[in-house]
Amino acid sequence: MNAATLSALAEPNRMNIVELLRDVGALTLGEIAERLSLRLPQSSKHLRVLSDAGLVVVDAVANRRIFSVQKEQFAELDRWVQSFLNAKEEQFDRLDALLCKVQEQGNEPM
Amino acid sequence: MNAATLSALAEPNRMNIVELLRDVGALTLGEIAERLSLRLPQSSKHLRVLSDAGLVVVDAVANRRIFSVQKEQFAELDRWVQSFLNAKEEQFDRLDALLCKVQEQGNEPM
DNA sequence: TTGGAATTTTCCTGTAAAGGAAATTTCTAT
DNA sequence: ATAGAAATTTCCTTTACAGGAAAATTCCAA
Repeated sequence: MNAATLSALAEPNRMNIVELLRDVGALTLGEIAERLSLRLPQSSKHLRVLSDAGLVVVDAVANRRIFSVQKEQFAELDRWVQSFLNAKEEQFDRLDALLCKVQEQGNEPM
Repeated sequence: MNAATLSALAEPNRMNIVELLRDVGALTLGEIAERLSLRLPQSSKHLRVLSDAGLVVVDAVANRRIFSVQKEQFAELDRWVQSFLNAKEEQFDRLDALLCKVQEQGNEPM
């Protein structure tokens, strides 16, 4: 997984943007800015970051830019996140090893 | 989903740390620093961020701090990411609406 | 071709955060 | 009690980036 994808999503306004697009489908920049009470320049910059990260796609129709979520990028992110769920046993499997080592060293004086 | 979780993972070194813990199980701070060629203070700070975000758990054994991945937080992240996969149709479902609207307005002159 | 709407770019400023280095704390063993 | 390992804290510097404001594009309609 690349850091750009994660950091794009880590910014609160951008998180709101992708959630909005997820919920209502596709929107123009102006609609996004209005619904989230953001200014246009900031919205434009945020959308640029999101599209650079491949998280949204743009469709240019005349003056307008229509944005929507790009599922494939979320699918890739999902694979990465899931790799942590399928990981080996839970914590402390290493704690045993440490405790064994301590015992081996011999620690009679308590 | 909270921004802290995402921004914790967005930093390259921290991403390496959680991947390391995912792959080998649990490690002490010193082991993490050594395996990733990081300095101890930086490693300590990064692990603090990760544990504040609930992505790793710490187990204090004497001098040592043993870290391991906290699956539940990744599970929660996974639920959020998946909500984008289950979202409505793909892009451009809104484009249709726009085109219809344009038609309604009547645009004979081409 | 002039006007206006939609979007982007530029420039500036403030702030959050990461890395380096040194000092400090915490715990163990002798 | 002291030395030494493991980890943390502090302070400093630098950099990345988000927001504000104004100017500049881009495109369509009359």
